[in-house]
Amino acid sequence: MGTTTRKVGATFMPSSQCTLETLWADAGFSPNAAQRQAILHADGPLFLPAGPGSGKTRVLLWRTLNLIVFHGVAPEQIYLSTFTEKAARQLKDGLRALLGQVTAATGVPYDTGRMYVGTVHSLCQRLLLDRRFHPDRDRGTAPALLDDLDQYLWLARSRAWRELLTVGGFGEDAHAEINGWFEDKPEGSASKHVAVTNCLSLFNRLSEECVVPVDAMRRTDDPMLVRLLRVYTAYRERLETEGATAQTDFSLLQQHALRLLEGAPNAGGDVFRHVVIDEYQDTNAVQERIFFRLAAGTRNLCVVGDDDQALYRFRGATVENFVEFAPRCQAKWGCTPTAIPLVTNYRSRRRIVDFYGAFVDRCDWAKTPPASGHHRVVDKQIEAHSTDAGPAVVASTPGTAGDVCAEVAQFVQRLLREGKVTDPNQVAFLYPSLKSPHVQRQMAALEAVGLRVYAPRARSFLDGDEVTAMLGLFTRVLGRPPRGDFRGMEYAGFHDWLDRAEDVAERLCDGDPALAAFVNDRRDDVETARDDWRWLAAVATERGWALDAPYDAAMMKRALHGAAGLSGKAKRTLGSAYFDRLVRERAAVGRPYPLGYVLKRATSVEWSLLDLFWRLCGFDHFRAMFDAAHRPTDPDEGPVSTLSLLSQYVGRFVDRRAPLLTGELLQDGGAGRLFFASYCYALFRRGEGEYEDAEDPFPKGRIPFLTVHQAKGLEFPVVVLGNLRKDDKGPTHLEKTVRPLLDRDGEPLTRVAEFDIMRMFYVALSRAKHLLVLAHYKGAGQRINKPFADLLGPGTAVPGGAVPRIPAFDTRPLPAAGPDGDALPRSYSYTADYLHYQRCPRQYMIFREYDFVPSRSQTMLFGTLVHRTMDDLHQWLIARRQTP
DNA sequence: GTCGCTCCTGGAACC
DNA sequence: CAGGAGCGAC
Repeated sequence: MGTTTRKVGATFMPSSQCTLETLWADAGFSPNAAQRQAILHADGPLFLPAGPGSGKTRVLLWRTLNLIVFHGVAPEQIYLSTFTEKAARQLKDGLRALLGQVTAATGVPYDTGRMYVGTVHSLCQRLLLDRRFHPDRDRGTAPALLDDLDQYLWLARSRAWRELLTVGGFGEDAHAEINGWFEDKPEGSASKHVAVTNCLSLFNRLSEECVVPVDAMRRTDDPMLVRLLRVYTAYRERLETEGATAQTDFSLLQQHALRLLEGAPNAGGDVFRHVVIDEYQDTNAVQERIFFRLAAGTRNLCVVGDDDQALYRFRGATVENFVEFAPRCQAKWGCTPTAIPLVTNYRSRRRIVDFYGAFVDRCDWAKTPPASGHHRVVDKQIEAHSTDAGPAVVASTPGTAGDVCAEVAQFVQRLLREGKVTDPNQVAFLYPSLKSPHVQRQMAALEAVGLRVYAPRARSFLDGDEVTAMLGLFTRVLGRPPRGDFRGMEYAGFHDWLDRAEDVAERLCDGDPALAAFVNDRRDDVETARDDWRWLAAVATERGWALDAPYDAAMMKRALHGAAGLSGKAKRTLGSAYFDRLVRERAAVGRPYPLGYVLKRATSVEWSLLDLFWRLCGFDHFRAMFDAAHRPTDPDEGPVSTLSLLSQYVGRFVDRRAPLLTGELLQDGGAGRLFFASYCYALFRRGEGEYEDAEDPFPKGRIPFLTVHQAKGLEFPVVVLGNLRKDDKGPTHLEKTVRPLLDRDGEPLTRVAEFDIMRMFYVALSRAKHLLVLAHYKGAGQRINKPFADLLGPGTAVPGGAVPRIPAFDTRPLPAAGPDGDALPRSYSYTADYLHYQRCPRQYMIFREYDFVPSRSQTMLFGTLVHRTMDDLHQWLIARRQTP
């Protein structure tokens, strides 16, 4: 028995019995030798090349736990960065759960809330605010962060854009000139949208590469590039200085953090005792500098990654950061990192591992002489943990597009029928790009055999039925912007979409009188607010009161209150005792409300667009979607997932652009213009469909279609690689442009595209757990990449024998996929989850399961409205369930 | 071997 | 909208 005991709850537990070994046993984890070594390694740089399915997340989890619990490292002394929010959340939840167990056993509490676990970007934001890096431990200030849509809108604003172009010496034909340069043509597209997009891709790349514009100008003799560098400089200055607070974009955010670290004397010291970076193959130049800086004091820099899965060159990632990690440590610190390859694949059946191993060997990774070595970490031979050597890779019969799609669709249907997968969402279709025509054809083929698909990115997000219906109803309330006749094709296409949305909404209202009445009422609200503003503004004008002058209740209230035509609602707001008190309080502290604010307040509609969204969800058309998601047999979560995505878009608009629908904003259809002509049009042009950070992005009842990039870090029981072709077009224009501006050499430009294609397919192939299906197109105009042709062709040595074709494939030995996917259990926080659940189980379910954005303004300002809606829905679903 | 027909590609994401 | 490659027909 142990010598010390602590009281924990009602039990007594000897703390000496809490060791890594006992914790592993409790968690059902038995690490292999390499994993154990990586977990236990404490000090000095550590290099962990980790193949697919190697359990690296577990290793990171346990390594961190080991440092905290057994090496006395405080949670806030650990910097742990991952690639996505989802991965970060997994790590955080996992750590919280495990440390909770330790606390239960030993009574020692751990505060994981202060740990630096997150994406590089989120951690950069935290660094900027961290008192430890500021003199006198002040709280720093971080510039406001523009997300990529904001960044686009910011740059595309007419005046700003024109002024920036002037800096580069561009005139009337600026767009054609700029686009021509990007597209390597004498005359490019005249579209402003294209020009803005092109410039942003250049600017962001320059930022990621830490390019200093004046240095770059010296290195190039391309006059266009010099001019664009000037625009870039002006862009950065303007971001920092325009407006009340400094702003920044994703790429520049990292430079802010780096600058802070390089200026803070203690940053390279002991603020962080351990710096751990996951997905290191996808880090870029700024990030590398940040990480080496953070770890400079202790040299406890641990990098984990897989060079074969490097996917993000286009955004400045350099896989050499990882492959050349040892020489860089040598150069910077004069020491060599400990290297521990994690090569056992616990994910995939043996023949899948063999197949992608053979695939990656179809490329010559040796450096061009006289250089020696490889563009790849070569001493990691991936081994399958699975001993199941049954056939696990299957290809379609080589054939025309139609034949292949039909064969694959029937095969998927067969897998479902035979119970090899329990839900369609266990079969993922992966493509290099979802814009390929193969995608539409394959979706049609699946639908033809009665299967449903989920692919929000395949076409413009706005085209989805659920989205069209919802936003169509929005047009009825807000009014739609008029179809202008001066813009190009895309603008016309957008208005065609608006037409469709209006039609759909009209039909819905015709079929549902309650909905029609509700929509009309909201429209009345809008009109009332608009008119109220007009009456009040007229009073102000008449009396000569400026809108930015302080509100003087004694002088102004009576006149405003008496404005002709003013609605009762506005009168009540102006006259309320509560409002009077607010006004007095603000005046008392010397910050009186301006008159304009008071008018806005008095004329605001009582709901936000998000509230509108939620209320509309309560009507039959949308309720049916919630119902479909929860019916016991053949559930379909597709529409609900799309609605959830839409709630996030609407939420973002409300947050950033229109928290309140004020009477002022509603003048002349202004709100409709802002929401549709500005926000939705930007989504439309950009073909947006991001924000898929949902906890479970793959709705039940649907077959997911993903890009390989989206599939990074995920695994599926069955993976269909829907296209074995990706053309090598050589390095992109941007690649060729940026390369001479950099200090490093990097992979040879002639081979960059080839390497990237190999890596992209490698990621795709290694996502499969039980079965990998390859769509083999053949025929006029059809092609598959050489490495695939080699492996699928006759007489080629894939270990285990030739790849079978679908008609000859025996599914009997194929293991059945279990009902759930993710291994790491999620832990729930008491406040966010339990209390929420107690308040309303139904609401909780929707917010938590589908990541809907709750309506904050509503819950804050107007109490129970949303809750009531959700409650109605809940009651209705219960009633529905009871009547079969 | 080579002509003409056919069909595909022309990315992606960090909050 | 253009360039490229596989394929079948010759």
